[in-house]
Amino acid sequence: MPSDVLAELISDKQPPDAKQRLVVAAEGIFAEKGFDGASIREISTEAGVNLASIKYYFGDKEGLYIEAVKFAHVCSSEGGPLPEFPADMEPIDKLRLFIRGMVARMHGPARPSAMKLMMREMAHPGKAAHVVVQEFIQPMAFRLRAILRELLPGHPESKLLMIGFSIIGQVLYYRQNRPISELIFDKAQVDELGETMVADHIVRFTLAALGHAAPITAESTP
Amino acid sequence: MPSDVLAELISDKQPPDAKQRLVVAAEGIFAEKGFDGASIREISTEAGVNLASIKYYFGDKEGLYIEAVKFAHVCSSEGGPLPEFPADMEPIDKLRLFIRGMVARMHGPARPSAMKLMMREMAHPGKAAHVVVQEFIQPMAFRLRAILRELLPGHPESKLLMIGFSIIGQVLYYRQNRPISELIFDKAQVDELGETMVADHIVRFTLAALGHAAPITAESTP
DNA sequence: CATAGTTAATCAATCGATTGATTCGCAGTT
DNA sequence: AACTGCGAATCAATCGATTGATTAACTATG
Repeated sequence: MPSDVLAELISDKQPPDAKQRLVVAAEGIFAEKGFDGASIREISTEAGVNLASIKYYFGDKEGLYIEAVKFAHVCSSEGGPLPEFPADMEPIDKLRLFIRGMVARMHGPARPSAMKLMMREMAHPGKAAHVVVQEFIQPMAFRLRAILRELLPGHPESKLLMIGFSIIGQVLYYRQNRPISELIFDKAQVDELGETMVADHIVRFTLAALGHAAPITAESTP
Repeated sequence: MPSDVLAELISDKQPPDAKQRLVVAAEGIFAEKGFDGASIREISTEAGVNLASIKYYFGDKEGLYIEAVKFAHVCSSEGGPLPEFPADMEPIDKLRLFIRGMVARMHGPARPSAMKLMMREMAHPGKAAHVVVQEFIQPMAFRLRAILRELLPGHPESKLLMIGFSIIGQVLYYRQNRPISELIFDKAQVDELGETMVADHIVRFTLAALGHAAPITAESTP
């Protein structure tokens, strides 16, 4: 249902209504330049809409920004919510699927700028941070914690929390710090780390740390 | 010797020269609001210096920004460079010390805003990114890779790269995403994760993944 | 005097925000 | 069908404020 609406939003044929065109343009420009760096003039120009329309539809720049973040959230949630696991699935398999799904969602969204904007809001939380957290991050985090509780019964909550951070930290690194990594090492060397390779590595690394897979040793890799 | 200079810079007794006061003020404000969000008026006011001094000393806003980033680098490198390990030390111990040192450097700098500014530049690389990378990140990364090469002989470079990213990703998470974590979970619950607890966890998690420590299980923790 | 440093004042440009007028489509009335 | 009234939507134009940058006059030190 949202998919055709989104397809229409993302497509560049001009005349969906001006409000939606503004949101799409704002999402792209805010993602690229940040809230302060972007100007509502530039946004309205790219949207092919008069400047005053921003006040008309969103009140002010901040209102537009919040709508852009919400749109980014919807965009990056395309392909449905997190998959539901059958209750009888082994927790180890749930964790495996969870990590793979999270990596896929981070690296292959239909709209790259959507994830950019959300990452920007996470790095420097503003007035739209609660939207990203409540509707995007929080469900993931709680689900991960549930899996870890199931996988590691008897662990104190603080331990589960840190293990979860270790997993999310690995996943986020490739999204947040890839440009820096390319400055440190060879760009080619970093770029050859494909999505599946990264996902497989994180799964392996994590499961080994939790004692549910053989540790990573020299002989263990193809 | 940089320490007394720094102490003088950080102290709030007014009259070190105007140039240094500008750098200090700029570092703090840029760290808080970003390049676009900060105004040179606000900076010069906080420094107690005339607005035109910025042009006089740094040419323009960007010149001041770059100097502020360099200053942040010097600040966060206080306490000397990365410790040199004795050549005969076990690689496993080197890795342990490396992680501990990196966590300590991330979380307990003399000047919190210094690390903030560097993280900002890493998240959205600008014209000062190469300074942060070359003088701060790159040495760490190469040293970590050397340790991993020693610890895991025979591994392909791509594997070592990803293992390094898994380690750095964990360390960076607590620095980059703590405010978000506090939004997701209880703030108190997150805040009780002290620096040493985090460092110990990352060491344990990593060594277990690499097969050099017992995996994390329910019975294994105090 | 000469140089280095500092100051207040002001530049043009751009920012976000707002105005009042105008156009469009569609209901209801005659 | 023709006219009317109304709200939604869009437009050009401009508001005051703030931005980064720059000038010229001033002071102080050597």
